[in-house]
Amino acid sequence: MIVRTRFAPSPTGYAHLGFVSRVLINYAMARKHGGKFVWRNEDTDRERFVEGSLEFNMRWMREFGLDWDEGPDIGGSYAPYNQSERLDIYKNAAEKLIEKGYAYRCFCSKERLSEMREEQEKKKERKHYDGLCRNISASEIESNLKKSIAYTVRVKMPRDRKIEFDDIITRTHITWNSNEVDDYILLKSDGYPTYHLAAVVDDAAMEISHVFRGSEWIATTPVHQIIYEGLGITEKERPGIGHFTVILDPSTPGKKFSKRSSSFKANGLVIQGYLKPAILNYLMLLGWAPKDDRELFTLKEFVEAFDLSGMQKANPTWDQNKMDWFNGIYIRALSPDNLIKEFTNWITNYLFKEPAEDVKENLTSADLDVKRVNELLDLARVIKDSDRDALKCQLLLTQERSINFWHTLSQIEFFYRRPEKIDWQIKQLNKIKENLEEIKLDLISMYSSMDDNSSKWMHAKWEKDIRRLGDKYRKKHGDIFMLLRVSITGGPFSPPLFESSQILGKEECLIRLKNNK
RNA sequence: GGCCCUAUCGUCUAACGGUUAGGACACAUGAUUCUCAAUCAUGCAAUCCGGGUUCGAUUCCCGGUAGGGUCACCA
Repeated sequence: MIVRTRFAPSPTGYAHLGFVSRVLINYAMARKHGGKFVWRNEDTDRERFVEGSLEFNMRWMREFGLDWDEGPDIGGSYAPYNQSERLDIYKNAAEKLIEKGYAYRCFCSKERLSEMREEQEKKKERKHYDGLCRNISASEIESNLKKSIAYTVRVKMPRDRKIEFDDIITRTHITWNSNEVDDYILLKSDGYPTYHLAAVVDDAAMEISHVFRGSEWIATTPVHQIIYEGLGITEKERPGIGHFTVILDPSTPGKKFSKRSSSFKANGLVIQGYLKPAILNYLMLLGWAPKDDRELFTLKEFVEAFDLSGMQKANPTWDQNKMDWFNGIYIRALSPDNLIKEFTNWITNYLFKEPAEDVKENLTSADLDVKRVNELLDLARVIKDSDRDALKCQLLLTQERSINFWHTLSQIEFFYRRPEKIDWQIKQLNKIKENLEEIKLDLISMYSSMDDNSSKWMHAKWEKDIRRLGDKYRKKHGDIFMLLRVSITGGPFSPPLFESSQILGKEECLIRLKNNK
């Protein structure tokens, strides 16, 4: 069997990470078996169409390295891949279903339908179509058509039948009593198909072998089975069907991410400076598990290791800690050249090219207000055109202490901006509070005596001099380092001081030591 | 509410009926260290509840509970 999987989103919104993870599985399944991965554009809802969403979604899947073999943008032998261009196909299928008694025309008005639902609601009955048009006579249909009364086509769910299918993701056998399944609309009165008709027809026409889709489709799978049957597609010819779990938002336990959750948008974490392979890696393990304890996978390795039996059945909760951990691993694994490449690429291609709204929403947080975010964005602008060699040294110093590049940015800020408004009351300086100024003078004279060319400084000598100062004041050596740190970097946390001083240079270090009294 | 699905440390998960229930993140402690990290070591921590089946149940069955999905001329 040739494996053909598909991803079939509607252009009604922007891709989020759940979307990425679903594409990932479809992609892996096709690639693993040397098959084809198809992108089908389900643009049958004209009212909800969101301009630009298809382009955004496609662009971001490619950003993540998830490419497809056939699709609306690149064509393929099963074209067209926009459902709006396949209307005749669906109409013919609907006719065929009517002929064979698997569907019928429904002339009920929207008003009648909503009244009926209200009534059912009142009586606390199950909400469903009452089947009024199921058995209207041929002559009545004829006259309705003549009067051009608008109609929809509904599936004629059989009575008293057991309908079943095997879910290849959750590995469960699911059965329904057909009496409990509604006569869903297949063709809308505007001539456009609903998902149920269009997806079934296209999956068959495009020879899709495996359908992986969201769990929201489980309930309508019996409808799809009946459509297959009506279209004369045998069980053997139908694709395997599996349903995904949904990723839950830890801030609202048990609930999925809302569309408004900006960091969940496909570009969100990238804007924050997470590496795409790290995001993918975390996504892989959120919903799928390997046979062993392995956790690190490149996309290629994932494809190789992928196996349907590792798919999870319960909804996973997003864990930002683990995401951060993965990203740290990937940042630390970067070679010096790749580190600077990734970092500058982040600034130029994401920080300043993604929609300003997305950038703002993703970077502001509880402890970063808009003003502060703008300061850092200004810094990024400066760094973009600054000296590459210096930047490389700075990044190497922060590499093993960075969660993401946005974090890196604030860590290297002191290289570009003299600290202002230093808080000398912090607890890290408690033990040398009284001698602060004296020690600072000694540090100034120490730095003054060092070579004008900071690349000639010797680490051992520098460190020995500082320790000597500690002895002189009978303070812990670490306290002297801390004072130097606060003076030069503006805060109690920083990259290693010797290297930082070297990058800043003698003159700048002295200015900082003399300032900030 | 009807129908359907799911249920192992706080989180992600492993354990073809037999394990001291394993790993990872997080957390805690220690080592290292000029801070923060990184790294290494150690520790804390779970089979939703109740019945069966079985010599033996995390695993199979039934019931309960909890969570999720769905009940549109949306996908």
